Amino acid sequence: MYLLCKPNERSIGLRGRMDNLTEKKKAIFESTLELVKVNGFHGTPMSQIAKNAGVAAGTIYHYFESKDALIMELYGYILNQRMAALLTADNEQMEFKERFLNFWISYCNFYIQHPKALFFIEQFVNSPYGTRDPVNETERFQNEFKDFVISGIETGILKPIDGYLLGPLIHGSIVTTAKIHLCRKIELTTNELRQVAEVIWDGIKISS
Amino acid sequence: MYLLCKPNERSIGLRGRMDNLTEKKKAIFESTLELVKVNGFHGTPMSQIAKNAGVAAGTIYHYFESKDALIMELYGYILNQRMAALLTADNEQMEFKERFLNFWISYCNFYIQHPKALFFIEQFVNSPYGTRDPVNETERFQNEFKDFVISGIETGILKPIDGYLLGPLIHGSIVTTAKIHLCRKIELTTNELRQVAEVIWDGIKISS
Amino acid sequence: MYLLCKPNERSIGLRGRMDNLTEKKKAIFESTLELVKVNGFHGTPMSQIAKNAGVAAGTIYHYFESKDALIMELYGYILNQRMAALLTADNEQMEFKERFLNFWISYCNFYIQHPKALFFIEQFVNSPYGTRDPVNETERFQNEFKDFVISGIETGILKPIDGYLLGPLIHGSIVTTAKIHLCRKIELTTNELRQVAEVIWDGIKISS
Amino acid sequence: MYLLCKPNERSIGLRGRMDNLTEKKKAIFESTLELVKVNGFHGTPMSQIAKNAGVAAGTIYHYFESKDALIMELYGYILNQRMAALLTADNEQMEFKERFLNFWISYCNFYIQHPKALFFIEQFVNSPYGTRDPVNETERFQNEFKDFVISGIETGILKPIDGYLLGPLIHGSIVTTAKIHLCRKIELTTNELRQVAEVIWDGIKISS
DNA sequence: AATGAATGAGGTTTCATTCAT
DNA sequence: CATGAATGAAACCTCATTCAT
Repeated sequence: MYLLCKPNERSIGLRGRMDNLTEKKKAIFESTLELVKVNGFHGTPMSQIAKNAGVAAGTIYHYFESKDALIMELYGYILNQRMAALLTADNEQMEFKERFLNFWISYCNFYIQHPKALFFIEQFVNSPYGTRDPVNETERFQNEFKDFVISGIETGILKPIDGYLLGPLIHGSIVTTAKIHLCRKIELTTNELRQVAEVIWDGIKISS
Repeated sequence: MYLLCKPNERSIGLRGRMDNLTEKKKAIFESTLELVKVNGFHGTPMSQIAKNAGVAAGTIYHYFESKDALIMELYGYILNQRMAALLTADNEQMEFKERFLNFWISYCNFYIQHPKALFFIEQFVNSPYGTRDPVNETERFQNEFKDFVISGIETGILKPIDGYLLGPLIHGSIVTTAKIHLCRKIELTTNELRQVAEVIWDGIKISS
Repeated sequence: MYLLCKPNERSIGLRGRMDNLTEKKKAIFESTLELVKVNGFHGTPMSQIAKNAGVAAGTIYHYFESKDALIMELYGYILNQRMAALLTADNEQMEFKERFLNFWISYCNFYIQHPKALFFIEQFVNSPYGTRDPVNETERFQNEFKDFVISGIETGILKPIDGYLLGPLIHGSIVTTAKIHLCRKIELTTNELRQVAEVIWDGIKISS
Repeated sequence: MYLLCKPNERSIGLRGRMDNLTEKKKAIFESTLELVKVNGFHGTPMSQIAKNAGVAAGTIYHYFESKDALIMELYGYILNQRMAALLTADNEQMEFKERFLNFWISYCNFYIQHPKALFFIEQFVNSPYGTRDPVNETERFQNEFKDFVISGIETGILKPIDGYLLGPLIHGSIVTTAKIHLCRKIELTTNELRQVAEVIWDGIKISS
């Protein structure tokens, strides 16, 4: 069993695989990501995205129908990257608790290593764009995570909490922790991340 | 001891007291809040704010220097409202765990009862505005919350986690839960809110 | 009986009376009319219309929703002017043939005296805008003209031709004649206009 | 005597013979014709013309110097087609009136059978392109038609009207009638077309 | 204090045209 | 010959802000 669904099984809703991205499309994505982190969606004109990507303004419109479409596709692009990172880190052989902690830490590390992705996602889901997301961010997480959690509940390891609640709660803890690491001076070591993960674990596991 | 600081003690950084708000200023605030929830900052022009508030476009500029200033002041206005709600709910006489649960639930209820405030805050802190916030949102929470948490750690009730981490984690859990209630079909009763709060509690308390 | 309908009876479809036009709206209309004659719809950017009208580019958008809306309203504005001119010239007391000739000549004179209006109308009806005209130009003419023509047919003065055909045919002759006067060196005197009108008359009357 | 000039005698001004048109050039012409009818000159980008013609955007520029050149050449192409149709229909052996009626009806039928050509021509002559037409449309008609009309006047059959006026008037009646057939519900039979032509004839002939 | 017409900088987007392949 | 990605000037339009009333 995969902790996360395999891409070809449930990747419905992820627009565009990242494999066959042209160099130019990727440059536009990265340029946007960079600028949005600093200036936000509104503060980032297409002209600046173009210049920063090293292409002409009009070129963007060969690859994306509009600024909105660019933002939406970029969101899918980032989710794909995130899923790839998590699939790599996951290990079905691990014992449940260890697998959970490993998952939590990998997830958090992805955001720590891709701060622009984190800030983009957070801006996205908390803006009107978020409501247009075909599969909502938190719901998506919950989908990915559901099977794993359900098996935990069924085997009596986890508290019987509604999956619609448990997924987002865990995701929230990951995002919050990554943000603290990125915004504050506290630099969290992998060991400290593990401690935070264990706090969450203590919260959701059934106390023996 | 106050769980939250008393307004007149630490309200530095909150621009504008809410007591002597003119009717018109309040109307502008509420109009903005309403529109930003649906359309976001960018999608909400001043003209629309004005119309929705029943005033002329120019009038807004008697009360606020600019659109940015309006947004920033509105942020302070909302934080004041939130603080007032929490001060009312808090009860110094309660036993520690109960006081924590009560606090968590009250906080969550504030967001549930003021969805526009929740979405405004979340948009605000995840946008470039957020970085201009003199006292950052999560930090603010942590400030408000610090004394209470510290006493919990000192008396051996809570795990010795860095307050810079614990505050945001708890706040994150509250926000996430409120969002789920507001966005999803699951309607959480006070009882269910309590269960979520207890999950958090189980995470942060020292297991006996 | 009016040769043309009285404005308040059948003016449905005429968007906006011209009476209460602000000075600025009128300036925008006249500016557009002037520029469209020389450069066509496509060759006339809003910026030029604005400059030529002595207003800022944005000002146009207080009065018109879009460039298309401006063109459509301008069309209505011109039709109103034309109708006013024809109502003034018409005289119910005249004998049928004389009234027809008088009408034909007045109509032609309107175009000769308002060449910008003529070229605007001709461009309009022969462009995709034309199909959006709620009441088509030729149909409109036919409506205006119908009662008069019908009475001519009923009293045995005119050939029994379908009104859908007769109206446009006459209108076409008027437009063509006005264009020749405006584009070519032949300057047609009122007397010569009358001769052309009589050719048309000879065509449609029942030969005794 | 030809009613219309023979192509090789007076076809000066018609850019591009239609005989040796490559398949590709013809495809571009037809594609343009089709799109301009629906969207107008402005609403028809080169990219769309290319796609609709089944060629690449750049390919058009092997055949035409610019969009303007394409439009201008297409105009000549259509006029050639029209002339060919009229030459086929004309019959020098006919008696004058019959020949006129035959001509009028053939002309009208060409437009009815080639609605895209009609709308293109009408758009063309009523746009800034029209003024660039080396031989103006109405003037061209008058040239084609002149000899025939002059002989009619000289033999006392037609009223002595200036040819600059008579030609356009007749052409206007043809265009108007064809448009009514195409745009309105009245479907005119050949017989009815003949009736309209006779109205025109009654107008221009000398009444006995 | 209140208005809202007017401004114009600057945003998004289109599209005729070019050119390396 | 043919392609179509790339260009960038210029179009349309928005909207924060001002100011005469």
